[in-house]
Amino acid sequence: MLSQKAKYALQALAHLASHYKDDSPVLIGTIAKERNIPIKFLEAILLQLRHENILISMRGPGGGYRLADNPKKISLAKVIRAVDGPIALLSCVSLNFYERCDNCNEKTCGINRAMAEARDAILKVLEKRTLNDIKDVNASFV
Amino acid sequence: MLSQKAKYALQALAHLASHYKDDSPVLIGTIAKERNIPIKFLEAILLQLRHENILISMRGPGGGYRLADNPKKISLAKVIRAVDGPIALLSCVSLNFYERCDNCNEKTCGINRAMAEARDAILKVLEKRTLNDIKDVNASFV
DNA sequence: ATAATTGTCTACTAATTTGGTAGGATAATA
DNA sequence: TATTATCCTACCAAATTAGTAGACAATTAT
Repeated sequence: MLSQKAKYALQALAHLASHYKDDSPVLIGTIAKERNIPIKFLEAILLQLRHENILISMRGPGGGYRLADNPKKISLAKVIRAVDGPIALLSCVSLNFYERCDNCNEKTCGINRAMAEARDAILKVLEKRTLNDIKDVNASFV
Repeated sequence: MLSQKAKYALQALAHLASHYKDDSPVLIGTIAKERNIPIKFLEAILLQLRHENILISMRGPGGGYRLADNPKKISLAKVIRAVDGPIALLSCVSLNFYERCDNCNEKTCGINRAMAEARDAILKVLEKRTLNDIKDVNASFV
């Protein structure tokens, strides 16, 4: 399941995606207010998204956040990874957070095969779906 | 990611699946020793799997645990659900642990659609793959 | 009967993660 | 230089996860 943090991140990004055409950045406070997200928590989340190059920030008066790219180019997989980490069910099949098992021949391991297949299946969806697909979402999903 | 508990559960079940033909049940202690799982923790896990009708137990001398069904009939999805709960990324698309969002029209919600698609994709794999596919696994995967 | 064996169950505890807060530092603008 | 914002470090509380302890109940063998 997605963490609360990931849900907030997706909501904030949905908001920014729906304002992508506007030329002025959006304040943390504005997003927090409109989406009912604790402001200091959102602050930390947006900062993290900036470090992952999903967002661009500007400080001082007239500052705020904007998407680093076209909403159509930012996949849900990228967002989820940036906030929650691995999408795979086991580290030994994770593309971005790989860890090797002890005493395991991955070529012949049945768990490895099944979980790699599961990872491919879910990634095929989450890499195709982008912020553009969720930009009209208003609900605070569970 | 799967919890440690789910990994232990899969290891224990892999062990039982590989001994499915034997007519005598397997002791908790035997599984714990062979798979290097803390015995009291494994005890709780196997009990949970019994409550979910994945295992059958017998007490007293000569007792132990055995699979409730043919390994080919027990899907990884069933095991993971029994131990870790929902497989879906959001409650609002969970088949077995569904929860409705406030102020959301699921028919038109972009997040709902994307996450339902992701759930279908991963379930297609995890419901097809069974204990029979992992019965030869020995490694303590990560 | 009763002793030995083996799972059942309740109740803890420790460690980690999650969700969230406080407040000053730093940068940009006016 | 005052104001507006994000940046960053350091916390804190609650929940979850991982694991332990020990009495209890059922079954079998003697």
